[in-house]
Amino acid sequence: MARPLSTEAREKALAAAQEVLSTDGVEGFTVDAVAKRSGVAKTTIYRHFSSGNELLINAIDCMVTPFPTPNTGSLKGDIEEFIQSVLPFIDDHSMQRTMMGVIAAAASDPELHRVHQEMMQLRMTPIKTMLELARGRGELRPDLDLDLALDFVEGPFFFRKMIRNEPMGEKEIRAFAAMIIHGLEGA
Amino acid sequence: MARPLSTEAREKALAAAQEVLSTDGVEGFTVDAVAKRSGVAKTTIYRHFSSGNELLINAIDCMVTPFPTPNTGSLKGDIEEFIQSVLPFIDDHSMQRTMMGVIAAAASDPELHRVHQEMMQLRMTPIKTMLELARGRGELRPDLDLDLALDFVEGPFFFRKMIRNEPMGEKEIRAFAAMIIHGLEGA
DNA sequence: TGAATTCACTACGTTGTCGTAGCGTAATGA
DNA sequence: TCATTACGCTACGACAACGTAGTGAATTCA
Repeated sequence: MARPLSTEAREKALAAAQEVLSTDGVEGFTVDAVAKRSGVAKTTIYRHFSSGNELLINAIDCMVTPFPTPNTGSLKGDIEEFIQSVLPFIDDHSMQRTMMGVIAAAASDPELHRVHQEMMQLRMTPIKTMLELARGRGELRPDLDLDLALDFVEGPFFFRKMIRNEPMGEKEIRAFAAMIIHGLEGA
Repeated sequence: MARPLSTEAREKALAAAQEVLSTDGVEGFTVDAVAKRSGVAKTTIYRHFSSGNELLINAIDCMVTPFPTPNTGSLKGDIEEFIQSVLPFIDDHSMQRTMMGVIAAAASDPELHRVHQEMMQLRMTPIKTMLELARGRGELRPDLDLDLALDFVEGPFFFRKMIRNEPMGEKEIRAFAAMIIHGLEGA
C-alpha cells in the first residue's frame, strides 16, 4: 500500500453531503451534486463509499447527535428544558426537511430504516431517563407505562412543529409542559 | 367534438395511481407504472392529466376522506371513538408510507404542499369541533387554547404510530384518552 | 529514488423517467 | 353515413443519475 485513502477527501465529501441534504433534501441528493459541492471527484467518492446510498447513510449518521438528559430537579423544569434544547434544532427548516425525508424514505429502504431506528433511540433515551428520574422522586405513579409516556411527551411537540408547521413560543412551551405534567400525573 | 374523453380511462388511471402509491410509495410513483397497472396507455394518461405530477395530486386528492366528528356526549368517549375510527386507517402500512411520503415531498413541491394543507385541515376540523363541543358542555376551561389542544390530542397518537411504529391496542387507547383528558383539564 | 496508489478531471455506457409523435383502430356526434 | 376525435400501441428524443474507464499529476511508503 503506497498511499492510504485521504481522510480529508472523505470528510469533505461527508460535509458536502450534509449540505446537499440540507438544501436539496433526500430526494435531491445525488453523488454528482456532492462531488460538485465538495470539490472531491465523483470517482474518489466511490473509492470511499461503495454507493451513493452508503454515502447518504454515512452523512445522516454523522448528523445525528444525542441530546443531553435534562436535570433541573423537577419534571416540569425538565420538560421545559427539553423542549427548549430541541427547539432550535427542530426549528431549522432544512433540518425538518431532512428528517422527514429520512423518515419517509426509511419506509422503503431497509438500511435507512436502521438509521431511522438509531436516530429514534438516541432521541428517546434521554426522555426515558428523565421520566425514570421523575418516577424515582415520586413525581409519577410507579405503575406508569413509560413507553406511552414517551409518546405523550414528544408527540404534541413533534406534531405541531414537524407536521403542522405551527409556530411555538415561550407561552406554548409552558402550556405544553403543563398539559403533559397533568396528563402524566393523572394517568 | 366527436368523442369526449372517456371517464372510464380517467378513473382507471386514478385507481391505478392510488394502487401504485400504496405499493411503491411516492418515490416509486411513475406514469409508466400507472399505465402498466391500469391498462390505460401512457399517452392517454397524458391526455387526461397535463403531467405526472398532476396525476399524483389528483390521486392523492381522491384518497383523502374526512373523518366524522365523534359525538358520544363526553369528551373521554369522543377521544376514544376518534382514535378507534382513525386506527384502522392509520394502521395500514401502505397508507402510512403514502402519507409520510406526501408530507416529506410537500416540503419541496408547492403543489403537494397545498394538498398536504388540505389533508391536515380536513383531519383537524372534526377534532376542533369535538373540543368546542366539550368546552360548550363545560368539560374544558373556556380560555383553553384549542390550537394547542389539537396537537395534544393528535400528537401522541400520530407519533406512536407513524414515527415510532409501535403497536397500539385497547389498553393503550384508553390510557392515551385518560392522559389527554387530564392534560386538557389541568391546563 | 522509485514503484505504487490516490487524486481530479473528462468522458462514457447504462438505466429509467419524462413527455411527445405517428400509426391504425374504435367510438361518438352531426 | 361520415367526419372527427379518443384510444392503444410502439417508438423516439431529451434529460438526469448511476457507476466506471482512462489519463496525467501528486503523494506516500519502501
